[in-house]
Amino acid sequence: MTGVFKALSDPTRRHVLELLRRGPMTAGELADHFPVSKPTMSAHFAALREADLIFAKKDGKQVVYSLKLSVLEDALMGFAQAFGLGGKTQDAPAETPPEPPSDAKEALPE
Amino acid sequence: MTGVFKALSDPTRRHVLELLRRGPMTAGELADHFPVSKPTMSAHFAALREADLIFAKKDGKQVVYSLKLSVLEDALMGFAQAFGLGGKTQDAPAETPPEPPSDAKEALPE
DNA sequence: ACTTCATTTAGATGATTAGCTAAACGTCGA
DNA sequence: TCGACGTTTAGCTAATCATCTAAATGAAGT
Repeated sequence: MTGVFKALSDPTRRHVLELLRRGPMTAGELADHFPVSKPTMSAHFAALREADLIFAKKDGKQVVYSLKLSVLEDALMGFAQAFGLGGKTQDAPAETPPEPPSDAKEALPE
Repeated sequence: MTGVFKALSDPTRRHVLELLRRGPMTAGELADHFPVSKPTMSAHFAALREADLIFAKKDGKQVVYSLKLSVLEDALMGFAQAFGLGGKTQDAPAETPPEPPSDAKEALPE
């Protein structure tokens, strides 16, 4: 979860995801959209790969990246729903906020 | 937008938001839930304030923090909807992805 | 085999981040 | 005004991050 949000915290990476929404693209095509060096883009791709938000497939000389929409959805929607956001599966209009999990000096998930 | 995702990229800060979901809490109460120093917590509060995700109200000796749910919703849902996620306002099942805004060396929002 | 094109790795730098302790600040109540 | 309490600021450290240039890798094409 932290990995996803960290990946999303960079504008360049968010933009890459948006480009990928239209379909798979090669690393070079993607890089052409940004005023940074290829190695820098490669690092951004790596961050997105590590967050499992994209996946890479080698095709001859090129590397084709594709969006993993389901992972994005799980992270975003999962978190949103914990707050009763997101339209669908909201568990309560939150006037009486959902069962407070007993906590004190609790462990951090992740 | 970047600010929100950056704020969300830290587990401690996400946890603070979740605690705040149940209602306003003082900085001290919140801090009691985490094994870090008060100054460190204060920095986390500042990050959340800067992202406009919480708001602070002084009440005598204490500072009471409240969640700004609407800001969280706008950021999360706004981004999700750009991908056709989120149940409600999806604009297309995305077989033919939405109008690609003509771009090349485009400016990064934020 | 050599060249060329696409991408990644190596290695460096400056900025930012999360964490700490210790000190300062601000607001109450006595 | 003083002391106590809760919070923030100062100043530090170690780690991570975004970026660069230069070089290495890998796969075609000739």
